[in-house]
Amino acid sequence: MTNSKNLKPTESELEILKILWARENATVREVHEELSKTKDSGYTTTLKLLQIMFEKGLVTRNDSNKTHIYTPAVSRQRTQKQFLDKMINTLFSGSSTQLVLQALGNQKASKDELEEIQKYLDNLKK
Amino acid sequence: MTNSKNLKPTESELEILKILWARENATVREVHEELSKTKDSGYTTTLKLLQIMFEKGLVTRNDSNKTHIYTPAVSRQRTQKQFLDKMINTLFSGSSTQLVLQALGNQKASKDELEEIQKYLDNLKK
DNA sequence: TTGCGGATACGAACAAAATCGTATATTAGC
DNA sequence: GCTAATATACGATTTTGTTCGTATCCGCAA
Repeated sequence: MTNSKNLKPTESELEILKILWARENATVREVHEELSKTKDSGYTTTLKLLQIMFEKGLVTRNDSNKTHIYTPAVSRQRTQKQFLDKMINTLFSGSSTQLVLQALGNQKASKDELEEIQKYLDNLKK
Repeated sequence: MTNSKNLKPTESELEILKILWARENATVREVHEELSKTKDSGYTTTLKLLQIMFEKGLVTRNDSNKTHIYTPAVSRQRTQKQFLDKMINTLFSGSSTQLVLQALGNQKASKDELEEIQKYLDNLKK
C-alpha cells in the first residue's frame, strides 16, 4: 500500500528534498555527499532518512539496480504551498497579504524584483 | 540569569504565543481554554508549556498573585521575521521575491489587497 | 572461490518535544 | 480550623525525530 497521506516533511527531510529537487534524482551517496557540506552525520543516517521518506511517500525509488535511485514524490511548489499556508495561518492570522508585506519589508528586494512583482500583480488583478 | 538567547519557538509554543499576542496577556487557564478549541490536551500540559516558555524567555510572567499572568516576551513581528527568513532560505533558495510570488499565487487576495501591496511597492522603489 | 568495497536493512540508542499524573500550596466559605 | 476549589511545580512517560552500529547482500577482481 503506497501511503500517500499529506505528510509534512520534517526539518531534515526538507534538507534532503531540497537536494533532490535540485538534481531531479540521486543515489543515497550523492545525497549524502551534498548533505555533508552543511551537516555532519553519517552515511547510514542519510540512508535511513531516505528510507523513512520512502515509507511516508515523500520520495519514490528505483531499486532495479543494486544502488537505489531516489526521486522526489512531492513537488517543490506543493511543499512550498504547504508550508506557506501553515505559516500564514499560524503567524499571520490567515492573511497572505500580511505575509507578503512583511516579507517585502524585511528583505530588501532589488528594484527589478519589485517591478517583477508589480507586473505580476497587474496580471492578477484582471 | 534571564536567559535571552534567540530561541525559535516550537510548534506548540507558537500556538500559545498566538493566543497571547491576541490578548496581550493571559492566565494559564485562559490560554488553556482558548487552546482547547483547536486541540485537546490537558490543563497541566498547557501549564508546563508556559513554564518552559518562561524558562526560555519567550514569555514573562507576573507571579505576585496566586494565579500567574503571562505576557509574550517576543514580539509577533520579530517572530514572523524569524520564521520568514528561515523559510526563505530553506524553501525558496534565499529569494524573498520567490516567496512573495508564490504566496500571491496561492491564496487569492482581493483586489483591494493587491492594490495595497502595489502601493507599498511604489513606496519601496523610491 | 575467496575476499573486499560498497550497497541496503533494520533495530536500538539518543534527543527533543509534548503530555500527563500526582504532590503541594493558597484561598475562600463554612 | 477544615474542606473544596483552583493554582503551581515537577518528575515520569510517551511520542516523534535523528543518529548510529551492525548484519547482510551483491558484484567483481585476484
